[in-house]
Amino acid sequence: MTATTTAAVATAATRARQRNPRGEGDRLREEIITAADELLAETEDADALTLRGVAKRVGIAAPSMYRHFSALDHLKQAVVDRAFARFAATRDAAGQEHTDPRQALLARCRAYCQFALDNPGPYRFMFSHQAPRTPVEQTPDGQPTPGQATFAALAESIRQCQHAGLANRAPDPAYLAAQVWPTLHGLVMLRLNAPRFPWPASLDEMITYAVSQLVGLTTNPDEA
Amino acid sequence: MTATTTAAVATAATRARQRNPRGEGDRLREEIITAADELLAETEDADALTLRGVAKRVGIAAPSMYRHFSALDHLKQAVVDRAFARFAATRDAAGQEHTDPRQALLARCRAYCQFALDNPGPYRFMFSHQAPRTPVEQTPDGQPTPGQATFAALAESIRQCQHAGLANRAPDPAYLAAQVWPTLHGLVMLRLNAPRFPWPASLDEMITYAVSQLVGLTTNPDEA
DNA sequence: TGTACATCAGTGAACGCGCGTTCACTGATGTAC
DNA sequence: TGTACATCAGTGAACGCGCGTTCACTGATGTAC
Repeated sequence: MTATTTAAVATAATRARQRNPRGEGDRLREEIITAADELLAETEDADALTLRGVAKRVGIAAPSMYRHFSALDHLKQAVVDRAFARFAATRDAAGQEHTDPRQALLARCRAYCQFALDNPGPYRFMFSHQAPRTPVEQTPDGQPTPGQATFAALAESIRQCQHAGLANRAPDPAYLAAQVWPTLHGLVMLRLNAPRFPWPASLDEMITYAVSQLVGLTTNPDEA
Repeated sequence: MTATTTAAVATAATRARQRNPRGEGDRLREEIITAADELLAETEDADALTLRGVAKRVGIAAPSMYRHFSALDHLKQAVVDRAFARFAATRDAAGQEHTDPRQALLARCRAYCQFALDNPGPYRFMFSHQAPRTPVEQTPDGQPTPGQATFAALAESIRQCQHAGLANRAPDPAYLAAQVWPTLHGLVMLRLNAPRFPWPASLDEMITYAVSQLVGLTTNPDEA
């Protein structure tokens, strides 16, 4: 390969960039978040999310970041927020594919885990202590977070199972959701971080068992 | 304060050190692991485990590390191994305090979570993908790991509940242990990483519920 | 229609910092003769 | 009993690297007169 054209030098990592037209400088902000997201997805390591690393991937000088993010943490928060929106949409879509409340609940849970397996970098970062704020946590100003909505959706999915007489009524839906969520988190984190552990069954099988037991689903809906 | 004695200059972070006697250079190896352990406990951040940082805390020059650890990962592995030994001892001790198999199982599980809450830095690091090898994983050479022994101890604790007719017999103990462990991991990791989430109950209460449901304990042993 | 000017979207060079790693060394101490 | 020597337990200075952050700047473009 001969490098006759200088424009062709740009690689995927450092694209040739054209400055945005006047008044549309905010486009760069979106490009930066996208680049950070990709970096996190590829490296699976939140430590790779550096100001200079992201700038290089976008194809801008490092100081150009400061026009859009006054601190690295603000960029990280934006990355978490965007990833969480994708995550929530995936789960909601999966739940809505089923009319049977049990199937809907299990589909939600499977979608939760599948997202984590498919996006280990973003998932790990979202729920790590390195994230500026985990999406489910209360903000200092008391604003509702996107995570609270999806947590409520999980609780609602459980409530519908109870309402249809397909699950135990004993603990209330919010309590059960607070049990199911950590179980899914644990199952998926250990699959990601200890892949060489001799797991006795497939992840899907273990999700079905755990959720069924925790919520007290009446019969195994896999047979349906 | 007047600095009349130079020896008094040494702080907790950078102690005055006397070189080890001839033939006992290996003592430094233990000091290094201890310092790394303390650093991890205090900062709660595996990124603080740097060669220079540990050397500074021990009170030695950075290159002195190389006599004992040819790479930073070897030090990290030693830290994980030592922390895991403490962790396993804590759980075994907790389980042996009870004769009732249900109480013994629940005590083990509570001890698991309590260790994590008390040692967030080491716990997070042990089960993170940053650890050179998670203690429960198979080694490439097929050697048994300390984690396999404690996993087996959890399975045995469950088996005794089944044997005494206090738990469902259906899934075998190893399968149930592989369900209980990730649930505990998830419960405790989210408590650590999302402390501002509005948890509906105490951790102990949620452990009892989750383990009881997953293993199918016959009655609530908290009443005993 | 022409031109001066303000605004906008970025840049290039430089700063000090901590990092892992290398190299040649120092100085105490046990041991062989 | 004295001394030369080998070994051991470290050290000090230096390397190049990537990091976040700062500063004064450049050059294109819309707008007011």
